[in-house]
Amino acid sequence: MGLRETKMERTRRFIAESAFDLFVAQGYDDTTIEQIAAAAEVGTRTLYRYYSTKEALVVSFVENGLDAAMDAFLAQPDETPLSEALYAVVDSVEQTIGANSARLLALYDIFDKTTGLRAGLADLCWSWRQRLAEEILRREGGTGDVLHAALTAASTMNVIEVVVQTWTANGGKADVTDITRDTLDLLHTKAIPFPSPAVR
Amino acid sequence: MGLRETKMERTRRFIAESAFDLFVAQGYDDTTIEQIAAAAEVGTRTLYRYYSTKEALVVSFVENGLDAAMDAFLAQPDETPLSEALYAVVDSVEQTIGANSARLLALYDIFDKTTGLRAGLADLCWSWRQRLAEEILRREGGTGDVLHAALTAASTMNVIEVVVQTWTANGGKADVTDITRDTLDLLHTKAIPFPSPAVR
DNA sequence: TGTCATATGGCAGTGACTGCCATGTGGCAG
DNA sequence: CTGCCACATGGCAGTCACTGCCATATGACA
Repeated sequence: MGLRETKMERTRRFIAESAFDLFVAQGYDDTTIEQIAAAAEVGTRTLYRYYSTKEALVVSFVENGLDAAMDAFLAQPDETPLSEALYAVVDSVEQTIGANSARLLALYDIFDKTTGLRAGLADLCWSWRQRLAEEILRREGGTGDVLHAALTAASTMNVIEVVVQTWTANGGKADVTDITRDTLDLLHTKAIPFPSPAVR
Repeated sequence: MGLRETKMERTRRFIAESAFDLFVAQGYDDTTIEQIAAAAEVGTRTLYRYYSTKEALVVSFVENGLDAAMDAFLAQPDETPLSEALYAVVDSVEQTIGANSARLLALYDIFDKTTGLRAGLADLCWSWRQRLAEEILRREGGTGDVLHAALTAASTMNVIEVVVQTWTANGGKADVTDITRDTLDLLHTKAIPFPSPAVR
C-alpha cells in the first residue's frame, strides 16, 4: 500500500473519530459538518468525499461490525451446515461487542438521543439482511427457497438486534454471552407463538 | 367533529394525494416541497405543519396500514391466545394489501427507485415492532419475558415484511393469501436453521 | 526531475426545514 | 347577530446538509 493510501486511511479514521468525539460532547444535531471538518483538519468538501452523509459518520461504526460478521459468514466453507455458519455470525457480533464495549455504549447513547439517526441504523440492518439472504441462497446453489432464505436472514438479524438492544438496555453490565445464549435458547426451543395457517 | 377539523382532515389527505401523484409522475427526488405545496394549494409552511418531513409524505401511507394492523391486534381481548391475536395482525395486513394493491405497487415503486427513502420505511417498521413488543408484554400482565416479547414482535414484523416484499417482487401478481400461507407454514414448521446454544 | 493522475478545498447554489410574526377564519359567549 | 378569542395559515428570512465546478497541491512513476 502506497503512502497515498495509508494517508487517506488515516484521514478517514481521523474524521470519524473527530466526529464521534464532537457528537459525544455536544450532541449530534448541535454539531455541524463545518465543526467536524475543522476538528479533522480537512475542508468540508473533502469530508464529503470520505463520508457521503452526516449520518454515515455515525453509522460507519456499526457498519464495520456488521461487515466483520458478514466476513465471518463468508469465511465458512459451503460444506459446513448453515446453522453453524450462522452461529459464526452471531459469534462475530459477540466478539465485536466484547472488544468495543465502551465505544458501543457511547454510540448507542447518541443513537437514542437522536431520533432521526435510528432510520440510518434501521436501513443499514435492512440492507445487511438482504445481503445475507442473497448469500444464503447462493450458498445453497440456487436450489434453495427464496422465502426460506429471507426468513432465515431476518431471524438472524433479529437475534443480533435483540442481543445488542438487551445489552445496551442495561448499560452493558450484563454478559453478552449470557444474553446471546438466552436469546438463541428462546429461538431454538421454539417459544415463538405463531399460528400455523391451519388455524384459519 | 367541527367544520374546522373536517376541513383540516381533508387538507391533510389532499396534501398526501398531491404529493403521491407528483412522486409517481416525476420521481421523489425531483419533486420539491414547493411543488407539492402548490399542487395541494397550501403554503409550504402549512404543509410542514401537517407532515413534518418530506419522507413522512410517503411513509404515511405505510404507516396507516401498520396502524390498522396494530388496531387489529389491540382489538383482540386479552383472553385470546397470543398466536391468534398475532394472526389478526397478519390478516389485517393481508386485507390492506388486497384493498389497496394498485396504490401499494406504485408506492413500493417509489421506494425502490429512491434509495434514501428506505431508511424511513425501515425506521417505521422498527418503531412499530417496538410498540408491538410493548403491547405483547402488557398483554401478558408484566409476567412475560422481555426477550420473548422482543423476539415474537420481531418475528411478526418479519412475516409482514417478507410477505409484502415477495408480493411486490413479482408485481403483485401472486395471491397474497398464498404467500402468507407459505410464509407462515415455513415459520411454523420451524424450517429456520438456527443453532441451539449447545452447539458451542 | 518532469509529468500525470488524483486528492484537496474553496465557492456558489439548491433545497429541506425552522422561528417569527402578521393575517384570516371557525367557534362560541354575550 | 356581533364581537372576541383561539387557532390555522402563510410569508419571510435564516440555517444547514449536500452538490457541481474549478483551481491548486501532492504522491507516484517514468
